Amino acid sequence: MARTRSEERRAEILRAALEVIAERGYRGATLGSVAERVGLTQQGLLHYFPTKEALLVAVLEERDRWDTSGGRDREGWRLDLLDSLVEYNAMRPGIVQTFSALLGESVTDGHPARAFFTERYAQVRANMADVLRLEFGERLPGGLTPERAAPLLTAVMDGLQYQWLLDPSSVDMPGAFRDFVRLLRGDEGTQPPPPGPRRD
Amino acid sequence: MARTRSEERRAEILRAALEVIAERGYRGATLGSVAERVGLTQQGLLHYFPTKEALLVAVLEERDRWDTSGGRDREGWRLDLLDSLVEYNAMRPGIVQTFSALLGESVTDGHPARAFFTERYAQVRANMADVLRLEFGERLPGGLTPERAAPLLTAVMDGLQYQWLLDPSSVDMPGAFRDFVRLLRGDEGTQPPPPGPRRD
DNA sequence: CATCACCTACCGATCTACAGGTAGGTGTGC
DNA sequence: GCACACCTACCTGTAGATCGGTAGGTGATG
Repeated sequence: MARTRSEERRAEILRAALEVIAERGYRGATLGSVAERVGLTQQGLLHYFPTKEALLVAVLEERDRWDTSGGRDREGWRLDLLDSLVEYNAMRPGIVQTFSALLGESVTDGHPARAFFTERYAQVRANMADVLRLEFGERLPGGLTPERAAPLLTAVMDGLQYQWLLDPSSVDMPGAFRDFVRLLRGDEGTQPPPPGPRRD
Repeated sequence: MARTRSEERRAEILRAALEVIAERGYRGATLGSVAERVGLTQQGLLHYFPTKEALLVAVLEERDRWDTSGGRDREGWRLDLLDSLVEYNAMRPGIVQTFSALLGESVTDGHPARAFFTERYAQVRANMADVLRLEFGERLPGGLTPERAAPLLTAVMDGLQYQWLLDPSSVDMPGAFRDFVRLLRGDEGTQPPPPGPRRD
């Protein structure tokens, strides 16, 4: 039972860390403020995670575990799952904000999350290429291949997140994402796009 | 002459600040390290910019001045200018890194650059819509309007920058950007895309 | 032309505030 | 009685900012 309690604590701490990082980034986050949020002292926190960096790594690993298991069954995503992922994200600004802040920081020198993101993006691009191939085959509009389109798909998701975080009221993230998918689909049509699920 | 010297100093400081922010972000940057780079003490630096935040604001304002004058003549950009902007950026990782780092930080609470970016993106989207309308008229592939496509264009530029900064060798930023433009153009063709300028 | 008032461009010392991390406990449950 | 889950006390480093100078220049005035 104590062990369970301990694991609970760790989970609480990770959740709190996620929040604090969302609010202030990794560099701006302090162990003290994370600890406070779960009713510990800073040193009590260090009992669970020996350094600040270890805490960050744990947060990243959890994220990895999450979206390796969550939507990505066995053999990758499908496009409509991506779609619902974006909608899911749109309801969880906290998580989006955490990872957008971390991504931004990670491009600076010697940032502890840099390797994580570098590897992650290589993998995400590969996944995206698979998704696209599954959905559209080898040839996409503009003469693109799945491999050429994958970085674009990835970029759109990230870029939209920043715009949305900065000003949620002026960017309809899921809608915009569907717009992009429509481009990929190559609907040449001029018909007004079908109303997506809950577009308001 | 003394006045000129002073303005030179300020310019030097801004350049140094840009570098340091690229390397460590705003929160990670210290006045001391900026000062050192121009042969001043931290206190000497504060003579020119009274607070750290004032220094950041000056950096942002300079950027604003730069890209309000640089490529955006009279009545906005054209698409091929955007294209060369992306190529220009690809040769200046420092600047890209500075603003990518700042964008990431800016989504955190109370960040001093937040208002700047929020306003800036609204403006950028409007500009992009103009560019698209000028180039493609009212109807784009997928039934999109210029206003609907503008956030996507913006998102692609930013998103690609992050991928490129994390791993320049595996992302051809200008090439990928041209790929996206090809999507917008709606080339339904399967012909291999024309070799863009210096794609290797 | 000399002097006095004032400004600019800094630097040294120092203050305050945290931040991350260590060492060595104490209490509680098994 | 010992392992685990914490805490108190403390150290060290660093960051931004203030204070009070100093050295050099400029400009007006007697």
